[in-house]
Amino acid sequence: MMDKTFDPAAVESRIAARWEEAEAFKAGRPDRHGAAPYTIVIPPPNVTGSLHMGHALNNTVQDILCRFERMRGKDVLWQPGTDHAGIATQMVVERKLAETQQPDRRTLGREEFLRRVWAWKEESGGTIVNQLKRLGASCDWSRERFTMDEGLSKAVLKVFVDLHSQGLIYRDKRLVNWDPRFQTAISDLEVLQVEVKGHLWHIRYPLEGEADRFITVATTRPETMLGDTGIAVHPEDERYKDLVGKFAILPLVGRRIPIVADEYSDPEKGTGAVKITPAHDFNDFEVGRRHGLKVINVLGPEAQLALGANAAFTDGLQPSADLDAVLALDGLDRAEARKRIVAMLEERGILEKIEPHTHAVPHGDRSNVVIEPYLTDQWYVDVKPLAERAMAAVRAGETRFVPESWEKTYFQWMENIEPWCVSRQLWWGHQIPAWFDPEGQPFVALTEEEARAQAREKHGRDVELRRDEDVLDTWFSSALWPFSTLGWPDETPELGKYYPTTVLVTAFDIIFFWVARMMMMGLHFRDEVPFKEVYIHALVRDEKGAKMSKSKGNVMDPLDLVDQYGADALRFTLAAMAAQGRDIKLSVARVEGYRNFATKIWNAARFAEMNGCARVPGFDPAKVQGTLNRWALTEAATASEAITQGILAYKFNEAAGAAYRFTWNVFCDWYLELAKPVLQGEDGPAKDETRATVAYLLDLICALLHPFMPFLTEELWAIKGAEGEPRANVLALSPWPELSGLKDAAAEAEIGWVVDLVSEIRSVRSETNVPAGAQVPLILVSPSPQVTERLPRWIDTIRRMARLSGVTIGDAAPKASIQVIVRGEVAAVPLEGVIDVAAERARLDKEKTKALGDVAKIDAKLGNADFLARAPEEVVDEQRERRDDLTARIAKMDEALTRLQGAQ
RNA sequence: GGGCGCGUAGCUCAGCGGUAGAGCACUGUGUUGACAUCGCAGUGGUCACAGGUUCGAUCCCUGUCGCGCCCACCA
Repeated sequence: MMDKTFDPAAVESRIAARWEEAEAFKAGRPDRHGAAPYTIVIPPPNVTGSLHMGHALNNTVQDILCRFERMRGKDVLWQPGTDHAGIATQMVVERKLAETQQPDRRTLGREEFLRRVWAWKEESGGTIVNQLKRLGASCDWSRERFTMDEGLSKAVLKVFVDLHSQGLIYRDKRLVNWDPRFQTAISDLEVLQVEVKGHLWHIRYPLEGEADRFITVATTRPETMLGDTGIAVHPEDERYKDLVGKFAILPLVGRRIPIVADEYSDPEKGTGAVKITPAHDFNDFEVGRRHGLKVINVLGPEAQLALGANAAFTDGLQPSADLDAVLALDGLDRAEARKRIVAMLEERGILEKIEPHTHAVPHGDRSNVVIEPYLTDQWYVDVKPLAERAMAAVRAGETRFVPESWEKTYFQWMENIEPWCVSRQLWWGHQIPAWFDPEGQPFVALTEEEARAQAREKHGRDVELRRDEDVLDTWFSSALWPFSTLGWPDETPELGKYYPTTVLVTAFDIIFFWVARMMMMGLHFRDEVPFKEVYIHALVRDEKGAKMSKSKGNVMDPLDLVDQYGADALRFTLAAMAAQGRDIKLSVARVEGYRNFATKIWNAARFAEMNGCARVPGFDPAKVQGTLNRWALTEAATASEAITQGILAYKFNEAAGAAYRFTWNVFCDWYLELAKPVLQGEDGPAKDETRATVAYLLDLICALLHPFMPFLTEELWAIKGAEGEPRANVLALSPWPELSGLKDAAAEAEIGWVVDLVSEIRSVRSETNVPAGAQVPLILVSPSPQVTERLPRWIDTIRRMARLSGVTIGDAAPKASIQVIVRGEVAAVPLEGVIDVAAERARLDKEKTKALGDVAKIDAKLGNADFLARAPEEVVDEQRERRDDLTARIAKMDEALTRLQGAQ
């Protein structure tokens, strides 16, 4: 005997164990020999992370696809794994060290620190994987990978060495985005522009040799003026034309700096004269390069003033009191330095004005501190040629974006792609396979021995080599994920079979970080796109539409929802809300609603159990005779097509909606109700067939819903399996329903009439305040032969469902009666004092008014010659038909109203 | 500055060139043996606004207003 409700907490772990035991999710199962492969690589979550709502959606979608295709007989590989997430993980461990009063990273030293990170990974690395399992993710867990696994690390080194030997990786000294908190370079993508309310300081720079003449520059960063090596004005700017070629004297410092003409200067901005600080601004760097300006770095790695031992800064300067005061600021943090310098300028009366100014300031996406453009040596990938190929592949349709509009985003970024800075001054990550000789010349090789050999070749002797301490950007290894997880660089059977992968499922926020880079690397190293389709799903946002994030404190924990409502309810909610092109604002009420849906299914199964609806081996739906059963199968066929098409088109909301409506509104609300008289009546062939059909349809519902609600359906599958012959398989490996040849129009006409009739009577009873318990008679007025023929079959059901004392046939409606019109036929309920005449009159009036309005609209159309001439014939016919129906209804309502005149 | 998207029922959202839908909420009602995490019935919408295209526009186009996001920009 089944429990009254489905208890997810009790069932989920048991079901998960069953799948594991059956090795249901293993790729390359013997029963899939020769089957078409279907591959998805998981977007690897941070190894030390925990599941958030975005993961829940992302993995629900992947799981729906994988379970669906697995049931459709494919050899499915859902490749799981985790990412080492360089900065994020290193940050977490450093914070932990600080919290527990342990020595910091530098005190511990690289080796010991890395030991601690690995320990932390061992300790917490399983968390997110277990959370994914709780969600029901049907990954092939036996193939789990980690981006710093031996195999994946091997792939990373090979890619680096190969790209280097192909000239696509090079070392360059230029400005990078420097994160002063982590003291590492980061890529353009890791920089977020944040609107900040700041100031615009207008500073007078005296002209050389001309007393009392000056040029005013405006800046948002006065502290960087110490590194100024020029001033730029627009060549066409009349105001400054005569100054071009002259020199200004940098206040406080005394450096002689040239005034140059450069298009970069915008006469509209600031004063039209812009100070040039090549070491601390990307644009200035370019301007400086064009005009041969010096590059003077005045900041250290922590964004503190670094002037003391800085020969470039003091070079050529005359000692002065001002200069001494500036040098006394050495070591100050940039914010403090700004205050002090502004104060000094003010004291000297050369600060012309200060304006409030809002502008975008770059921040590190993880550190959230202001990023400094900083001059360092870093490794770069020349991504331009790789991007060309990656764009061509999408243009050629080798990879298709769903929804298609994301292609635009992809192209826009790819077309403007800049060299990718891949080195990070961190410890946690893949250490770069480069060794430097004493001159600082790098030798890139897979092993130190090879690097040593290269050095020997160059120098003619052995030289001391020092390995590059830097590690690679985390996304460098992620970019290889679709093939590195399959064993590359070895030519494994898996690589041959499962690459290119079928579809990548991800959110749009990592199209650049990840999708684009996988495309580039995949094409370059495998000569094939890494995935044939990219399904970009929504972002799960908070109620205000903001991205959920820990720092904002607006997160909903998917595991809380799983605990409370079950994984199936959460999954179904996400699927039902995953319409394309729109973000999801999740509501708990919705999850609750789908938990109720799970209960509903459960109880339908319980009903089946109570009524002996056991599976019949060899049941063939095509051989079913009963009209009601044939109708249910017709509806099932329609629903299963809609579900299949929905999933295939990545329209999960449509698929989920079709499954929901069929299960609840068709199967439960009508089919089971209509079947009750048979199921609870005398034994016989009709009852046997109905029982078998109920059992069959329940199995069907389980199968159709399994991709969305795997736990509930698998549990029911097992329970129903225990009734008849044991099942050969878990539901997860059972075939996806393909129903054909089951649609029966005659059954639809008959059952549709019953459904409409019962609905109408119910509606009318309710509106005219007939007491719910009252049994009233129904008279079918001059029914058609078809209805007369059907009636005996349905009379009991109609009586029961519409609460009628009896159903009879008559020539005319009684004088005072409620009247309904169903599929063109009239049925009447005599008043007999049970109904509220005024209410019935109101009801008829209301309905008639609406009908008249509809007719008027249709008449307007039909009276329009253009409509008749230009609209498609079937549309015109449809309108005429509707008009006929409506006028017939109105006539019948008029009759009914007339009859009511005589009533009490 | 460049780009993308969104304004549909009280709320969260589907939909769409030809009768405007769901879930939740709300109102009335019901416990007759699957289910009150339920049944039955109902209330509720100038589909942001203004033009245009069209026989016909919530849907397509243009503009306006409002909202969100991405990219670029430390004058």
